[in-house]
Amino acid sequence: MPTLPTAPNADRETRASREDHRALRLWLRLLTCTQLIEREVRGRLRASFSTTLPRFDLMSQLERHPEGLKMNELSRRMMVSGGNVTGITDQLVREGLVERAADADRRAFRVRLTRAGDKAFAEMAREHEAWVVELLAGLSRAEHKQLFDLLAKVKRHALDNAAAKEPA
Amino acid sequence: MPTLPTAPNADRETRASREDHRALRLWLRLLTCTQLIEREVRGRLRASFSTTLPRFDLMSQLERHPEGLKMNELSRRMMVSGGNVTGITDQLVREGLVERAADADRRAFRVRLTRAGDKAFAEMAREHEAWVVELLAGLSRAEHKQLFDLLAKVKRHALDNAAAKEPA
DNA sequence: TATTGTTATACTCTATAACTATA
DNA sequence: TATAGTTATAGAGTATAACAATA
Repeated sequence: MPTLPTAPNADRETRASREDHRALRLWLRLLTCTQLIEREVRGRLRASFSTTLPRFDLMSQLERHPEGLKMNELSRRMMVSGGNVTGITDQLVREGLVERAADADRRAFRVRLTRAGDKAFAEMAREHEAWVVELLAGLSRAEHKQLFDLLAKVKRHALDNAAAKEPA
Repeated sequence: MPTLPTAPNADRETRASREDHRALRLWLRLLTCTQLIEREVRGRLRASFSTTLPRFDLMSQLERHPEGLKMNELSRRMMVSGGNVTGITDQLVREGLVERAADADRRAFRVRLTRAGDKAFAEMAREHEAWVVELLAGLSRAEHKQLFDLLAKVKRHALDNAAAKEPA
């Protein structure tokens, strides 16, 4: 079917289709970039510290909250289900890096880094940052900022979207 | 230790430390954005089509190559190990969406979409694109392009980095 | 009744290494 | 010998749902 007569909305459709593919390509690139970096970081965390990204993430959350976080707060911040947080926390407790401290609400407790955990995390975080700096070194300082700001918009939109889905 | 005398390189270190945190925050934001979108897409693929992202990804690769792809090509493009590709391909073959066609090299074959697979993928791809457009609608057209270009740099740098590690 | 957290279960994806068959 | 692909194994991560204890 070559050269069809141009229907009234053909132009709009063509444009829409192009928009679609642009968004799709953008998404695929975003995914690729993240996977490339994530894979590298995972591998190095395993090789250098025998740990994993979720474990690192959990400890990182605790490091920002020395007073401790409740399980459901961890779950929300890590965007993972409660059962998962229990499992990861159990591991870290067994290794003496994290502890469950009593809370006023006796159903709950506060998960905190132990002193050993704090020390271990500091080491990991230092190296981890160096890796990330290296992996993102393809961008200038100004480009870092641009990317950061653009992703802020993406994030806000995605969060609004998610919020709209649980109207409570 | 308050107000230490300023060592010669304190400034540089401070700057470096700030750079580090900037890169780290950028990485965390990149990860969050991807996870937010990925989670949404995974959920919808499961809910609407009872499929998964890797399965969708594999079919998407085949759709771009109607002549078929060899297993190791799929493995490379999907950035996963060979054993994985075998597993995912097996599933799709069982469901009649994909087929292994003979190749001149009798060790290998070409994996292709079946007619049913092609049809199923077209439907999924259409919806999938609509989701992605919606999820990325927080950005203007110009911002899309900016983000796309910035991510190109990130990707190139990450790939160079990866290539440098396997000197072969 | 609702909430906090745990347990149990199951499934997907993943990598690694050993293996078969062609080249 | 090297390559294409499979198989076997093991482990991480995830979600869901049922459950216990407390609010």
